[in-house]
Amino acid sequence: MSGSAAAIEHEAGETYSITELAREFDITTRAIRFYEDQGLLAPERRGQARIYAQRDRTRLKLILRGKRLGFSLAEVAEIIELYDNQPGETGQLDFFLSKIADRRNLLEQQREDIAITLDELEIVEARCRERLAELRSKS
Amino acid sequence: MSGSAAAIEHEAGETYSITELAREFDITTRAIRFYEDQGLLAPERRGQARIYAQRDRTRLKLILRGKRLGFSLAEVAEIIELYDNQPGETGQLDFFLSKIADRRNLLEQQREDIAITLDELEIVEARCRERLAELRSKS
DNA sequence: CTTTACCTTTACGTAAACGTAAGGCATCGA
DNA sequence: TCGATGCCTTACGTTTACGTAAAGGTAAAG
Repeated sequence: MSGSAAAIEHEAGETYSITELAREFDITTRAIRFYEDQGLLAPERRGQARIYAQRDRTRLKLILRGKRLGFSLAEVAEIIELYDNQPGETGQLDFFLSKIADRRNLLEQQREDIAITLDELEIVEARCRERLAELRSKS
Repeated sequence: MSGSAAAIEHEAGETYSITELAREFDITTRAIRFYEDQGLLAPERRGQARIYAQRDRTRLKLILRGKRLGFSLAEVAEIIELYDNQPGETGQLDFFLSKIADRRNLLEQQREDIAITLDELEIVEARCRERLAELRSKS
C-alpha cells in the first residue's frame, strides 16, 4: 500500500504537466522545453511525458526572475548553480565566493541604475502633472 | 571673432569623435553606429565624420544604462522619448503618464527581484563562510 | 611620400531565445 | 469510433544586437 504509485506521488508532493506550468507562468511550452535543452530544467518522465515536481517549478521561477533582470540563460544557469551546487573543498569555496561577489556587484549596479531611472521618471511625471494642472485651470 | 569656428564650438560645448566615445564607454564604434541606425542617436556631421555633442553623450549613457537593466533598444528608445518628448496636449499627456506608470511598475518589479536575489545570495554566502570556517578549524 | 591612425559605407555572419509548423502517439468523453 | 485534447520530437524561421571583414577617403607624422 505504501508502495503504490499514488502514495509515492503523494509523498513526493504535487507535480505539474508542462501546460500547467506554461499557463501558470504565462509562457509557452516551447520556452519550457527550450530551458530544458539549455540544461536549466530536468523533469522526470512518465513514458515520454515530462513530469515537473516542485523543485522544477522553483527553478522555473528562478529562470523567469533572472530573465526579468535581463540575464541570459547562461547567466541564469550560473546563478542557479550557485544555489544548489555548494562545493565542499576550500579552493572551490573561494572561487565560489568570488562568483557570488561578482554577481552581487552586478545586482547592486542594477539597483543603482533603477534608483536613478525611477528618480528621473518621477521628475518627468511631476512636470507632466504641472502641465495638466495648467491646462485644466485655463479651460 | 565671436563668429569663428573655434568660438562657436566653444559656445556649443565639448564634442567627441566616435572612437572617443567608444573608448570612454568601452564599446565598439560598430555598436554606436548601430544605435544611430536604430534612431537612438543622431550626431551632427562634419563632412562625413560624426560629431557627438554632450547631448549625444548623455543619450549614449542612457542607452547603456537601459541595457544594463536588460531593456531592448526599442524599450530604451521609448524611455528616452519619455525624457525629451514631453507633449503639450491633454490627451497625449494622459497617455504619456500611463507609459511612465508602466515603466515604473517594471522597474519596481525589477527592484523587488534584485532585493530577493541579493537576500538569497547572502544566505548562500553565509553558508559558504561557515563551511570555510569549519574546514580551517579542522586543519 | 608613405605609413599610421582615424573615419566612412556596405554587407554578410552569428549567438541567443524562442516562434511556428509538421507529423505522429495516446487518451478521454460523446 | 471519432474528434478533441495534450503530449512528444524534429526542424526550419525570426528577431535582436551587434561582430567582422572589405574597400576605400583623409590627415598628420616620420
